[in-house]
Amino acid sequence: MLEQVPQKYDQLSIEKEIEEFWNREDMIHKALEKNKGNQKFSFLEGPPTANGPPHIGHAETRAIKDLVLRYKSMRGYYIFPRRAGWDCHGLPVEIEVEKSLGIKSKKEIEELGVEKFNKLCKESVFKYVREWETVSKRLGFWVDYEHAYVTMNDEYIESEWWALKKLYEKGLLFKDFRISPYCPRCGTTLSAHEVAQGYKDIEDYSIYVLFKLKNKDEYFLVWTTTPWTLPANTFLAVNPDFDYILVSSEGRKFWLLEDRAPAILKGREYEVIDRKKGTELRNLEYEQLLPYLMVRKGLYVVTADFVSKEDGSGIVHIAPAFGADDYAILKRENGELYITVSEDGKINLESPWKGMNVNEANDKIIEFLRHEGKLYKREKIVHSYPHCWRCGTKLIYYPVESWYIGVSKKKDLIVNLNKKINWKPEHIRDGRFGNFLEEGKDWALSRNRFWGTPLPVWTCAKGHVFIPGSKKELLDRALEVPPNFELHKPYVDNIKVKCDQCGELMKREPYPIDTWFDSGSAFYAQYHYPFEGQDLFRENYPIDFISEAIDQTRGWFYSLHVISSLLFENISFKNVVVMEFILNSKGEKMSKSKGDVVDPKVIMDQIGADSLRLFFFQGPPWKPKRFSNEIALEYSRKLLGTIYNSYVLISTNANLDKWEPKEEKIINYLDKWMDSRTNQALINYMKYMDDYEPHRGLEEIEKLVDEFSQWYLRLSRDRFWKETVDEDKKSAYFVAYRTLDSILKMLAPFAPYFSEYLYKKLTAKYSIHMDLLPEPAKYDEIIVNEMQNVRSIVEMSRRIRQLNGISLRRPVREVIIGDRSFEPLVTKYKDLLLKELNAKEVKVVDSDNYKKRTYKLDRKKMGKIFGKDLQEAESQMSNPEVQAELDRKGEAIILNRTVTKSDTIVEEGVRDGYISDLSLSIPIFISSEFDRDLYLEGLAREIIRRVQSMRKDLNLEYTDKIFLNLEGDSDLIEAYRKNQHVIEEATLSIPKENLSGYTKEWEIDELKLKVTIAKME
RNA sequence: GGGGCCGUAGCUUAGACUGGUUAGAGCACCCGGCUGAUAACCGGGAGGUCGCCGGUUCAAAUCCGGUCGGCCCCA
Repeated sequence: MLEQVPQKYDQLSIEKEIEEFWNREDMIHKALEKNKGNQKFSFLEGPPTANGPPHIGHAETRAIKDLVLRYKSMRGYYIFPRRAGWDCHGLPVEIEVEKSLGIKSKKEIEELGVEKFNKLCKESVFKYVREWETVSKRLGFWVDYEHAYVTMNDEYIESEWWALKKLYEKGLLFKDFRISPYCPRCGTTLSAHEVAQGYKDIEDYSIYVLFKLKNKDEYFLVWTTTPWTLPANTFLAVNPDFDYILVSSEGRKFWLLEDRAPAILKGREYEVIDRKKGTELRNLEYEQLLPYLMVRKGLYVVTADFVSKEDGSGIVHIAPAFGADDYAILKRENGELYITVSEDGKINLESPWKGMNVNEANDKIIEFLRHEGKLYKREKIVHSYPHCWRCGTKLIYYPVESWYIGVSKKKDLIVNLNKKINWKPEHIRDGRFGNFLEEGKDWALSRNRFWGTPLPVWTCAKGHVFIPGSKKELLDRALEVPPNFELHKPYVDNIKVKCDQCGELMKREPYPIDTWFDSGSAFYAQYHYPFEGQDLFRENYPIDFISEAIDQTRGWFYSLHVISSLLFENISFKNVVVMEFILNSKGEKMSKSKGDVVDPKVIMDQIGADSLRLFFFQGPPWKPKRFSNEIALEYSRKLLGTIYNSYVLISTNANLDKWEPKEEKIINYLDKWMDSRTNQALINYMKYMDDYEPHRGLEEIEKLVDEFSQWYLRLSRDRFWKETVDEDKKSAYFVAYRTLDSILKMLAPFAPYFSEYLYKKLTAKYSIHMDLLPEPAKYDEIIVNEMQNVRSIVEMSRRIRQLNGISLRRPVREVIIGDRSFEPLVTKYKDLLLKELNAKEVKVVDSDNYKKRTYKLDRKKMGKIFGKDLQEAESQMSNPEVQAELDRKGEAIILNRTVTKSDTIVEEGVRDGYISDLSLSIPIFISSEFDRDLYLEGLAREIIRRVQSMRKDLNLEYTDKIFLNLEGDSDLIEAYRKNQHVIEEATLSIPKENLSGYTKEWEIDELKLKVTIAKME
């Protein structure tokens, strides 16, 4: 028996039933154990920070990860590792805690005490973990939650320390300045994210000043919006490729970018007296603008590509301490860094401005320059400038010490290794990711915060460095170990070490490190490698599959790749699926402020987890998708509802016949076709799934379901109705059963609840997720193509009938297939075709007999030959004489060229007495002349349909018999008499005069018909 | 400011790498048909300046340049 299901498909109650079943059976554990010992497929979870509830984007990445893992699992792979992971450190966590404490600054945290603060961070990390797990499990994301890796554990951190020491030994970990956005009031640097929050349009002075060349009566015209940096000027930069001119204007001679001259010198008289490429200005020395700083190396012109034509004068003032580009030039020129502003934002250089804050100094310096006659021009500009998001102070760029990972030194390795990764979509590899790698920027690792993996670097006053590569290495050298010691601030800070070179006391560099280093270490640190798990690491490196959203390009994907490249000189992941974002129904990003953020938990309660999953899997994962419940439901209801209905049909009939699932001999051509078609779909499906193109895999399922339901089952219905259970019927049951089995297994990774539910009903087996996909058998390609053609012929014929107003109910005398190659097909499928076409005869005849021909130039071919004359040639072609000549002789002369049939495209017309559609790929001709008998037979079918519809009105059982009386036009009465037997059989009726009962009047092709029926008691 | 992706019917989208005869689906709408699986299905209709401008070409949704708009990453 096939277990009966309710007539009505209800996804939510299905999911409820299955969820209980999975929980009861602890199915996640069973899934983790499945295929153990088989070939492995390894997975790495990009650890989320669980300090807020998951949103729909998280649901999407988890759905796609689960999809791939379930699929691989159904192919027999042992999925390992398959663990959850949690990212624990970092600013987001700190900010959550700050919020809960109602504090805002580092100072307040220090007052509270770092030990207490970090303890609160640690507790807050898992605040939402339970909710994450609930939502993930509800979605069907099956990974090991119990053994999740956690980036704040000492073991995990110790692995990172090992890695950092390795990097140091390779010369890839070093200290340098970083020019970073800095709030002088709060005394803190800001992250990019914080900076982005604080952009405001403000009005500033921008000034043009004159730098005098050494030993020459010429000047450089230089533009800046930050006059306070001018005392620290060290270089001037020009673009080597641009043209610069020396102009004489109002008694002074100065250099500027030629392209900017019209804008800057507008309204002034000037004369160009010299012109040079930027590169020719290189190394020219100039006099210091504000002579207060002792510059040992500098005060000459350098070249730089970043100098643009957009604004300014094309000659850029370089103050290395206060700009990232500026600092890069200093490094290149091997200059010295002078910091003319102290950390509180006040000028500390011995000068008239000492002690002023930078804003105040701006005005005073402008004033000073004007006085000195060095100010050429001053104007107001409005520009977008970053401010501190906490206190609103204008940010400055300021040098802070930072530890770096030397990415630039290994750029080539990193870039080349990237080529080995299979990116989905491919363009990320060379585009967004590849371009970023090409920049080869060193990775600023240290952070001026509290809650993070501590940088394992101890230094002494003489600059010697000690880097412990393990906890033990540190504790062995520690002069004293604080109680409750763990690898976090403040405990590590309190450990003092004696320098083994000079004996001085060493102190830890106080920084925690970038959390991206934590998550990017997951591929080795999750095993506590190399202290433990050496085999685990070796066996599962590189990881087979990861997937995250596109924002991780410069985040997790980057940190994994860099760390792996530098430590092991290999890739850390082989395949990566990069997801785009989910947008709201209007195509906008969902945001809290708009209030349109959707909660995946709520959605799943409304439409079901499978519906949500199926929504994600429509179309490539790497395209943004607009979400609404309606869009999601529309799709899932169509696909799942059709499968469900199919099951209802099969199970109802099979149970009536007491058929038990077992292998039967496949004897019917329809069954053979369905079986082959299934295998074909299975092969395509696996190809796409293996290629990480799940949306194409899903399309294969859709197509198969459609053919199964709308063709196979529809045509097989008659076979199911038959009273006897013969070989043919068994064959049908078996194939229907097996096809459904395959469909459900293909569907299982996409819609795990639904497929589990129907699979259990269908097969009475334990769980679809414990089973494997069927190995596709070789399929009969011929039969698949044949049936495709049969379907095409049937569909095309319907179209022809429709276009010519001939209802399918009217039988036609004959259908002609005008292509000899269909001869075997028509012979083989004649019965099916006659029935579906409602024709008395179907024949294959050379279509020549039914065609008229029109020749048109083959543009693809002849366009090259006629060129501009193509249009003229085409108009000559339309001449009937030319047409006749081509038809007769096979060639004609057009514009002095011989055009043969092979140069043309032939269009065909239809012979009288037949109808066709010239545009169809198969030539089909349907006779359009009807004799009396055909006409009456058609009317008889019209009558049957009316009677059936009336039976339905009366809610009759389909075995109920009726009396029938017809009155009306003579044609109809004649049609009834001539086809009485057929009508009676179809409608289970017996004629009766003067019948009283249910009466309805109809009009059939302008003929009137009055039908009366009454149930026979 | 730099980089990436995208823009095709009211909506969701295929096609673009490799230019070619009528730009293909699904939903919704209208007309017709089929039907004891039926909130299903089949056929047809209406609906498209393929974001816009320019270039290459006999021919551009497709290639090239520019531009506008959306989204994202970075500065």
